[in-house]
Amino acid sequence: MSALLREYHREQAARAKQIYVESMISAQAGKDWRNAHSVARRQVVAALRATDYLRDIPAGLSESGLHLTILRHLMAPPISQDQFALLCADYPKRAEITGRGVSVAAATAVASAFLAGRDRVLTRWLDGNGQPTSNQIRNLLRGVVPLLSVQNTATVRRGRMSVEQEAAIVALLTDRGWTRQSSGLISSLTDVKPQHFLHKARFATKTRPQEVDIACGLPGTVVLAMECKVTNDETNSVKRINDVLKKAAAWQEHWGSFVRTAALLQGVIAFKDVDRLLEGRVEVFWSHDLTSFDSWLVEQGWLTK
DNA sequence: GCGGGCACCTCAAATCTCCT
DNA sequence: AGGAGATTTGAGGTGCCCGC
Repeated sequence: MSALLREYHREQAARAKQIYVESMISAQAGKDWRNAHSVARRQVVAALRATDYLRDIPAGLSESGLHLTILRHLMAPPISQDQFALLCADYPKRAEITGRGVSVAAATAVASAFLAGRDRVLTRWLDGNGQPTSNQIRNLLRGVVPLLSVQNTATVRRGRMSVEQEAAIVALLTDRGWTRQSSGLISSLTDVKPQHFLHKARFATKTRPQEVDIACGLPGTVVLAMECKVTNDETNSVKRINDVLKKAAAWQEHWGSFVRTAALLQGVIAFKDVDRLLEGRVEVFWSHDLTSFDSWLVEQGWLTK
């Protein structure tokens, strides 16, 4: 491993971190957070309306499974989908995801689990038979809206970052005249045609196939297996890099030198982890400098012949 | 005794599989 | 065919163990 290359990647790791840090306080970040609040607020209001202020939960749930999210966050303490399933065996997780209406039986089961574990301060009016006061509604909104917002912004951000990272690579390859193949199982290297690529395919190893983010057909039936990784703190970059090294080893063992492995990195990554990739003979590229990936492809013999 | 590295935990979404 | 549950994947969070 050349010292020069190491230093190049040390600089790129610093640059990637700088880009992330700047994004943390961007106008977009602030807007996402505010937007999450107004979405969450509407969601809570809709759930209160549909359930007659939680006094007829089955009625609300039969209308839409989306209200389940609000019920979970009104537990004391709030709990995840999988945790709620422990309390209520009939909890219809799928209905919460899709928004479909819930069957009467499931809705009744959810209602009794909710009533047993609800936050008694935020839902005090349920102790009697009346409707909530406007103060009680305001308190409930103040308590529960931020919880939903935190959860939602984190989820949206995770998904968005990895989707954008992979989309950028797909766009670059397409621009350069590569053809996208339909994704499935790669059980032979000839499955990946020269100057073709697959997005999210399963790639065989000696044991069970491992998912590869991008597989590119290089000259000489060589396949480039690229993993796309976003990580935003140094603690976890350890794990993401371990994931890559594990797959790289599995493919290496099965295909030998006919598989080259690469990692496309973005965000906050400890340099020591980048170094481990280099030591493991994994090609390292950066989302903020895709031109170096472009040049690398040319070096491998494309576009020149 | 303490700090970095790592194993293990949690969440949510996507995909797979099996059943009706 | 389509739906429900199971499994896989990818991300962040936490705590503790071992070496210095």
